Amino acid sequence: MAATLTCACFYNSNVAGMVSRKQLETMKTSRKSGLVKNRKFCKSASLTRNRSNDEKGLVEPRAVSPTETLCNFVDSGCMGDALYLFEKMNHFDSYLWNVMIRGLTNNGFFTEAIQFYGRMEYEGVRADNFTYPLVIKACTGLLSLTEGQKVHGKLVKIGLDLDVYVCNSLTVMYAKVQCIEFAERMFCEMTVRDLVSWNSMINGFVSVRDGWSSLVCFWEMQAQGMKPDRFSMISALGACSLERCLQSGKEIHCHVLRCGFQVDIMVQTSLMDMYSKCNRMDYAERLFDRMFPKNVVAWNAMIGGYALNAHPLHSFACLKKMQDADNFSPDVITLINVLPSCAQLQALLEGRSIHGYAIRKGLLPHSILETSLIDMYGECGALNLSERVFGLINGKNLVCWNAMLAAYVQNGWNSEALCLFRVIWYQPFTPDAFTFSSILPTCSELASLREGKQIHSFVLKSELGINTFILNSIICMYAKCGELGTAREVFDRMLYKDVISWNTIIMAYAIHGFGRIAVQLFSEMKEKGFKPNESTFVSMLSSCSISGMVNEGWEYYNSMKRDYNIDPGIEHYGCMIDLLGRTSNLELAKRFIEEMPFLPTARIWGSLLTASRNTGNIELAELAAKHILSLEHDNTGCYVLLSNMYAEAGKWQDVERIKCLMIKKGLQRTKGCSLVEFNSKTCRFINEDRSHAETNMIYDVLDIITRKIGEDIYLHSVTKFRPLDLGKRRANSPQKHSVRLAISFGLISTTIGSPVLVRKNTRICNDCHRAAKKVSEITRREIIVGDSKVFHHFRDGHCSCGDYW
DNA sequence: TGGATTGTAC
Repeated sequence: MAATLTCACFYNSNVAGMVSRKQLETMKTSRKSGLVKNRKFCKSASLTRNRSNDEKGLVEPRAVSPTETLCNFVDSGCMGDALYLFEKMNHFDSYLWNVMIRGLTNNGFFTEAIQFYGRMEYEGVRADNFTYPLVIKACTGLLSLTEGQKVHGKLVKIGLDLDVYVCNSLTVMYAKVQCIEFAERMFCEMTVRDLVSWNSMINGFVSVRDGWSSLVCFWEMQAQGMKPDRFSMISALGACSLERCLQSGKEIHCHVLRCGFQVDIMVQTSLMDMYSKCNRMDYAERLFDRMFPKNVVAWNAMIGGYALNAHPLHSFACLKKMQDADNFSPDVITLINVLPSCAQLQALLEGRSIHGYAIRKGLLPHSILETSLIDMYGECGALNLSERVFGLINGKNLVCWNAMLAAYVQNGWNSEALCLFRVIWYQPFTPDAFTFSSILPTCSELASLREGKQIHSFVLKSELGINTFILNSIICMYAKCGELGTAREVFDRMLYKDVISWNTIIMAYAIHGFGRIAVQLFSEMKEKGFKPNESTFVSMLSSCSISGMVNEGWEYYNSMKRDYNIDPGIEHYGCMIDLLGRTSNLELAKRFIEEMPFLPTARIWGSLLTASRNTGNIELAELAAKHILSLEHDNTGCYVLLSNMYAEAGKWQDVERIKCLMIKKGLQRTKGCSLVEFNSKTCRFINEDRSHAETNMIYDVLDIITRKIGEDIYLHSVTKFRPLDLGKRRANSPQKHSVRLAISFGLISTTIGSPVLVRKNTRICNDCHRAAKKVSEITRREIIVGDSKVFHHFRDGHCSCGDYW
């Protein structure tokens, strides 16, 4: 038969638009290896079945027509056999061609289906109203707008573009290739709309992730007297899931019950999915428990739901139960759904086991699974594994690139992220909102305002120029790069602000120490009808803490529950401890920690440590440090801060002890560096740096500044420090700290009178903070230093942080 | 003669 098949195909290889021998072989191999989507199990065809009965002499052999046999082959997915038979038959009737195109399309051979249609036309068989919906379905499967439009053009020419089946197929095709405007036009211009037309449009909006339009369409359909069916319900529930709209979801659930669709397993799984996306796992569980029998989709929905709702252990338990109780093997979707749980638990071992399972079961390559693996490895800090998976992906799509980019950014691999972003830039697809939102924080981390501005200008020129999600990231980027004014400008010009926009701009003013403006913005936000959320109060409490507005801070803290029914979370407690630290009421701060309804985190103890340092309370600092190190044994910052406190108190033995501990644990102080932008380039300085081209001039300026302020530093320090000890013990002189070199360079490289902006990767030290205040006074220049925590605006000898940071 | 379009989990 193989020989005949080859001959048949070879014979046809001279015909334009036919299925070639090679393609046919691919079909057979694909079927074998399970590569083809929607593959049906290849049951024994009726020819064989009849022969067998005949041989046994049990049943009178029934004559089966070739047409019937062809249909049987197609229905069983045996496309090779179907094609062989087709070539043997007289195929002047469009019916047989339609059967073949249907078979090819339904078995995932979209290109071949379109080619078959081409051959049909070439051989002079007229494609009819049954052919076109199938051909359009093949174009949809290929996600090919070009092929789809070619067919559409032909339909207009032959006048079949009014057929309701054809129009429905075109609506679906346009929506699936993300051309929703074309889909809408198709739908609106239809003279007759049936239930499938409405369903296609409802689901079309879901395809482009526009849940609200889908729901509007769903209600409109009913207003026009069309009764929704299970397809309508499933799509509308998908829309609720997209918009996380529990209210509409519940309404549709009522509809489902009224219409008796609750027994439909697909409707049930759609309901479960909707409830889990709306964060109501309790409802999803109730439906799931009542479902019998359960299928893999239902199990997957639950596993994914638990992961989405941050219940990773439940997700694992559900996976185990699915295998034990129902004897289902995990499929690709199961793995995709459970991987975020591994990430949440930082369970690298489990993540790797899942990866191994996917390889063993032949589930890879699969672009979505590979993307999920990149995410998981990235969140577990195993970037080398993320890179390995990424490197092996064939035909990387934008989502894969975004996942790798996010993995770099999450792990602080900022330079790598920026390099990858530049590669994405030259790919044949356009970066999307996720790409920009991932890369923008990197610009602020690297103090690369130039890069950030370039991205901003690209966004403005593109259709993303009004995208709230990206503009929020841009506001944050400008604020963290020190350009608070530009951040405000972007905020003011935004067409669609959301609560995150307000939280971001309030936080921007907070980190720059402009608490009063943050308060004004908070009132404005409420006046404009935005409801403050948990994050708003993190911004407000941070703002009060940084700007030293203690009473206001208490007022906001108390109003959270009283006026907005928001329970303070651990973040809010952290801000309050910072605030209490300002009042030097350390006992109260300590009691606050003891009485809060959460287990204190290292961040909480860190706030107490900072407060202890500012009041010189070594005993309390030691207690806080002990707690921090029990939670994060490698917290370098904690060691450094404690060591500095010992040094300031002249406890040199303790300084040595901390130093030894750090060596023993293999920890190193973060190397401090300061950055200044000059001529769109970032100049980097380390302590005692002499690498800059203008180094002589920088040191000349530094000498003048040091002479002018030098005595003041030690006059101030004399009671606290012991200059003799300092001279002996401090290896690097604070006078040559990176931040001062950067300030000196900033002073000579910028226009007289303009502010000098310096970014620093670690907290500014007390000496440099005092020096910067003096420099701002004697040079009459504003000096802005953004350190790892806040922005210090030094003006006329004062700092915006009120000397507490 | 017959046949076609819409659907759950990523």
